[in-house]
Amino acid sequence: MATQDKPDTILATQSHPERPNPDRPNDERYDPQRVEKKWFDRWQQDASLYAAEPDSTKKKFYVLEMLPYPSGALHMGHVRNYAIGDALARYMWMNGYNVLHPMGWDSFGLPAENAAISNNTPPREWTLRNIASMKAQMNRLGFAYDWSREVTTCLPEYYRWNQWFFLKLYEQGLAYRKNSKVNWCPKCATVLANEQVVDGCCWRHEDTLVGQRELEQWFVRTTKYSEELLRDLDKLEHWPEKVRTMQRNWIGRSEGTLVDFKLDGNAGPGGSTITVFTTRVDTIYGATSIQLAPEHPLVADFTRHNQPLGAQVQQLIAEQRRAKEAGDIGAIEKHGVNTYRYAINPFNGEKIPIWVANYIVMDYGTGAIMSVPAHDERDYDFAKKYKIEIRLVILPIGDDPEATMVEPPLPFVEHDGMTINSGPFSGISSADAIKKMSAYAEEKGFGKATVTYRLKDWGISRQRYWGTPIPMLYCEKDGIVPVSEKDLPVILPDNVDITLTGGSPLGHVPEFVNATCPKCGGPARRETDTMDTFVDSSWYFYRYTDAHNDRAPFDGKIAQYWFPIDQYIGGVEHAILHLIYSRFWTKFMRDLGMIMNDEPVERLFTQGMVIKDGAKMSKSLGNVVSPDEMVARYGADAARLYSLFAAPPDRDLDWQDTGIEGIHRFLGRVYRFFVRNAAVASSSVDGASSLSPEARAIQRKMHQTIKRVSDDFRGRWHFNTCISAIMELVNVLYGAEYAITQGKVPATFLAEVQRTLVLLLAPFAPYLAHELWEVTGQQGSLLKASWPKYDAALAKEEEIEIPVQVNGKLRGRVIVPADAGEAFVLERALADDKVRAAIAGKQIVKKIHIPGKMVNLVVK
RNA sequence: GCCGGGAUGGCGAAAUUGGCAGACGCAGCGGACUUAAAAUCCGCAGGGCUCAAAAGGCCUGUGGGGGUUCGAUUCCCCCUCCCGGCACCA
Repeated sequence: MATQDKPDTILATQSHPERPNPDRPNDERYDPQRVEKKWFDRWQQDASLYAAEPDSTKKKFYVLEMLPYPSGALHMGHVRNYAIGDALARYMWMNGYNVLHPMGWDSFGLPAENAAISNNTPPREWTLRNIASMKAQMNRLGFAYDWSREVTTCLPEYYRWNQWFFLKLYEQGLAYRKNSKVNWCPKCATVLANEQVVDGCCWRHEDTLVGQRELEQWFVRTTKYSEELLRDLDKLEHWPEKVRTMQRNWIGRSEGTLVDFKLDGNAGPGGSTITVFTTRVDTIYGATSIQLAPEHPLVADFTRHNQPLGAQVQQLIAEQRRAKEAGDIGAIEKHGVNTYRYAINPFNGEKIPIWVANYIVMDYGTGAIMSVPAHDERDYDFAKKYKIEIRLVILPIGDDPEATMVEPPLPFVEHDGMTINSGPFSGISSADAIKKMSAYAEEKGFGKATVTYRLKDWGISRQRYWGTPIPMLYCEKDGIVPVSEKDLPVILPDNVDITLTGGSPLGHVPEFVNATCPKCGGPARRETDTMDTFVDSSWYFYRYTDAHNDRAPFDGKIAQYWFPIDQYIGGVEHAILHLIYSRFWTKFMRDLGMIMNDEPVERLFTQGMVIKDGAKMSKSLGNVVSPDEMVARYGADAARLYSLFAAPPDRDLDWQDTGIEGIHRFLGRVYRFFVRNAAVASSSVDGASSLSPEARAIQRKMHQTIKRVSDDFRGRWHFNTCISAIMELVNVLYGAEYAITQGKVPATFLAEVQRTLVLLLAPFAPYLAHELWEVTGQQGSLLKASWPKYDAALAKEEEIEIPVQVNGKLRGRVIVPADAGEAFVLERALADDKVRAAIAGKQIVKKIHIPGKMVNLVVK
């Protein structure tokens, strides 16, 4: 602990035998409901309180919390998330920034449909009702949102721009149709979302296995930006390393080589070559088989006239799918079937057998590999099982190349070996071989160096009702035709029976489906799928900057003023999907010329979960803490303050009911101090130019507290220690209360301390802070009050305590003037009784003095 | 398997650049006020040993083991466990 944090010696040594003073009543109870109701009413009446407008004379600050899904009620995770954002917004306001702090609703999605089915309530009604009640909860909690910019994604004023963007994507060739698999419940005869598939079965028919169906669906070409999405992660230095790593893994860049193996014998419709992707082309002379994914197109050629082989392949496919659904794809045993067909290794002309194996997946690389058992663990297991040749072509390089070029234990998978048995490429390093062999393949026309990504294009079609209609038409004559921009929005109809079976719910609404082709004027059929809700959240934060624009999603110039988002705050569960789609959308809008920035979010903060009794809050565990109940019992300030105090914001917070009681007590303590000393602070007896020692001690503590709270806001966001620091200041004030009643603390100074305390508390506990601001006779909103200034000279201690160690062990402490020189400190240290005892009879070999920190005497 | 984050009193945690480990709070204990309780206020408090008791003194302590240093919760090496993400990725 730093010396400046020591309780002041003057206050600590002062004893107060007469306390508590019976003259001072202690029943000025803090009633949060009364205080909060008063300010709630005032804030509700002033809609412009938190309104933001671009202002070129002020530095802007865009602080944003991830918008919630309107499930019906806030949970503690929301409260924590918004308490962090709100504290930051208020702090920035007080520091003179032009703050944008909006809120909205991610209000399309499946739960509304589920609720519609179980409660017989239309999704729209259910959703809007939830929004109303959650908005009321947010207001009760006192969050400072600019509601004039509220965005509700399920309303046409918003989703029409989803449709507009979709047309732009289509124009740019970034939206396209392709066959893709969907979950299909045979009993419902309808498509299921992934969330509706439980243990491989339908959520409503627990005994019915969900099947797969091929459907034509819309895709967005996110892969156009694979490289940029990866590269720009390096620019996001204010993002958590964890999130950047997760995105890097998700994008999954991998450098390798494509090599064509010619098929030996007759070619079918699947073609005459097998292209494999490998990161280890240096091992190609060790390839002893080709392995295809069961769904590889060539496999169909091989099985067309070979029923038994076809049946075996079907089994492999079924296995893969089951394993994937169980989420344990690595656990299935490697096996496969020999097709008794052969391919020719273009490097050495060798004929090697083609197998179909269950460990090859179609959606990575090319769905075909060259199998090199000597240098790949999986290939090794497979070759062992089926007695396929294992041929060593890489040797390890040891410290002494001559002596250590011995056969390694197999499989030898290191990347830093040297080639052998590799024709003209023998005797060079793996890295060198990869370069030379890729170049050779390219020169000869049977391969090339390439880069593959794990990131795939984004399938956005949902066969669901409650989402943005995809603005496309199918005309018998003109084929796929986009809806004209002037015909937007394509309105999502109400009163759709979503319990009907077979395909998308909108398909059962003739007045929706039947339309006119804008090209030929003939009849056309509307697309009945809706968009993934991640489309809604990919660009919503741009809409906040210009929320009522009815000619464009937003005005680029206005967005330019506010962007990038200075601080984005949300749960880590959105680290991948939402945050990649948002980054993609920003790059897409930039290339459309709508905005200038490459990245939407400058700083990202992912807060921890709120847990209780060691587990995530959930109804089934019965450990849910309701924000409403906490607000009713202790007030909004206490609920907010506790969620900031109990743990640093990036860590999980273990909710303890007794903890919030402690916060409630603290707020009461602050309140009582103000009420009790209101008369003193407002009296005008003083004008003393120098403060009494007691007042000086308070002043020091006050400035030390300003520094600690400000530093933690700017730097680490450890609000828990901000609040601890404020508590310490309050404790010091309580310790000084006797001195205050004795008139040793000038009234003007006491008033200054009180104002400072209110300002420090304002970002965390706005209700109480506003009440006390008024109690101390101040006017106006605290958002317009200036954050207190730290004065280093006033914070400085006059005397400090220096610990004295002997051989690194604490033996004594000496009190010296803060600016004492080394000679003086050492002299005092050596004069200390305990230190003298510890060094008696020994020889001092070294004296270490760290100014202001400590003394260490090394003795022998 | 790979990547990221953790492990500190009975509990949540603090120690910001290598410098007094446990600030602040909860729970606990003692006291004041009270007929009593609640509320409030003051104080004690890592563990162990010593001492009749208190004061004091001594030893020990940040998941485990090693290292660097006058000095390590902090830096380096090895290991264990917990949480999160990705994964037959070729």
